[in-house]
Parts: sequence; C-alpha cells; structure tokens
Amino acid sequence: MFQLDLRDSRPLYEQVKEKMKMLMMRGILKSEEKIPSVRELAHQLTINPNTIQRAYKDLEMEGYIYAVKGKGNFVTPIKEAVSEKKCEQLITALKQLVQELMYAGIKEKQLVTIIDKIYAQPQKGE
Amino acid sequence: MFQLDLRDSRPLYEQVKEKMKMLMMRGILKSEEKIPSVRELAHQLTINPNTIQRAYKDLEMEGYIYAVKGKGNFVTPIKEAVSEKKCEQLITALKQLVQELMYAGIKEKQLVTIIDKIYAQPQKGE
DNA sequence: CACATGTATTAACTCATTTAATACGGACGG
DNA sequence: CCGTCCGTATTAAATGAGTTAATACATGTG
Repeated sequence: MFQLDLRDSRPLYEQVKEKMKMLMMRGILKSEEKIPSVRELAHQLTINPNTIQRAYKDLEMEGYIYAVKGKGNFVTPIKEAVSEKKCEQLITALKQLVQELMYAGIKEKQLVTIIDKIYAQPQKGE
Repeated sequence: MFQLDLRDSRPLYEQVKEKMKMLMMRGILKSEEKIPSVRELAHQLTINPNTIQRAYKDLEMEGYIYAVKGKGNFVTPIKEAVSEKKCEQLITALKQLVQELMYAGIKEKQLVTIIDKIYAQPQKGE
C-alpha cells in the first residue's frame, strides 16, 4: 500500500497519517471504503499495531475516517469529512506559511499558479 | 520581546524560531539589526542558553540570520535571506497543505482571498 | 585586562515514541 | 455456537529527542 521512510525524523504514526490522507485525497481510497485493519497494516509495514492504532485514532478525531468495532475502519464521505476544528488549523497553518513565503521573496502570482494547478485536478473519491 | 507557551507541545527551540521569524517578517527586527544574544534571550525567557543556541543555529542554516563570533547574531538582509533549500521546503509544504484544504472542502477563491490580504501588507524590514 | 559575545562538550534528566504482551467485546461465516 | 477477524484498552519496558546544567575556549570591544 505504501512505505515508511526510516530516515524521516517525524514519528511513524505521523507518517502513517500523512500517507493515508494522501491516498484519500488522491481518490485511491474512496468514500465509505474499508481501509486496512490495524493488525494487517502493522504487519505490512513491520511496525507495532499500537502505532497504527494511534494514527487511526488521530485520523478519526480529525474526521477523515470512522471506526466500527468488529468490522474495521472506513473513509468518511467527503462532504462531512474534515472537522471544523481541523479546518481552522489548516487555515492558520496556511497563513503562517504564506507569510514565510512572502518573506522568502516568492511572488504572489507564483503561489496562485501552484494553487490553480492543484485545484485543477478533479475531486476524486466520491 | 516575546513569550513562550508552555502548553504548546512543540519543542521550545521551535517556538523560539517561529517567534524570531515572526519579528523579522513583521519588520520589528530589521535588516542587519542585532538580535538578543544567546545568553540574554535565555535569561529573558528563563530557559537554557543551549536551547536558544539550537534555535539560532537553525535560523542561521535557513538563512534568516548570521552569526559573528564575539559580536552577536544579526538579521540577514532580505534579498539574500532565505536559502534556496528552505524555499523549496516551503513550496513543498504549501502544496501538501493546499491539497488538504481542497479535500476539506475549502474553495480556491477563499484561499486566494487569504493570500491577497497577506501580500497586501507592505514588505517591511528593509 | 575585564567583559560580552558565539560555540563546543559532556552528563543527566524528562518525556514522547515505539515495542511487546495481553485482554476484552462486537461482528460474521460455517 | 465457535473460531476468527475486527477495534480497543492496559501495562511495562526500551529507545531517542529535547532540555537543563556546568564548564570551557576563542573572538571582539572598551
């Protein structure tokens, strides 16, 4: 499904979160689709199930997935997906980042071009 | 000069980096201006000088400041400030973030509005 | 020379991260 | 009903990043 980078200094559960979000954003994991079980993904990545559980717990709190005991974890339908709180955090992070980009001498036009390209991609995963 | 947030889960040196960058971006610390010495800032914030040193070392590597032994640390003039490598990292972070914002249902127009506001502020600190 | 600066080193402590070993309860197919 | 897969919780231990502390050295300034 994906690989972890052991040279990456970030915690493993953060990497797992990022990769799972990536798969959802790319539409590879679709709405209501079942994602690998805690034990299965742990086995695939050769890391401890508790670490996967930690990542899944975070993703559920942020609204990306939901868990059903005895069945598995599933992708939250897009419309209701990301929590309000998480959205605000993303906006705050954007403002901080854009200020740094401006200070670094990057032109606004350049940023808008980058954003255009991303938004030009069709929204998948419905 | 500024305060640290002990409830913040991030490392102290990361917070110091963020605050110092903020002061430079806001033009409160200007080009070629001397910033507080390692020992002085450590005393002000009631934290260890080594932690400040760590933050300053990072800021120097990223191009925001430069150090002169026996004299102090100074703000790098804007034009040469942020290193090429740091710029690329910022761009990469932006792409990642915008993808998440799109998935979260935020409209492109909304993002552009936010960016416009930031770039509308005059570039200070020259 | 006295003093402030940046820088380096070593040791110890705290705490987040990760692993490990179990355990419990719900869902499902045979 | 039973075995197996699922999510979830708990406790203990090991590892490593972050932080403090004490100290030392080199350089610039008055």
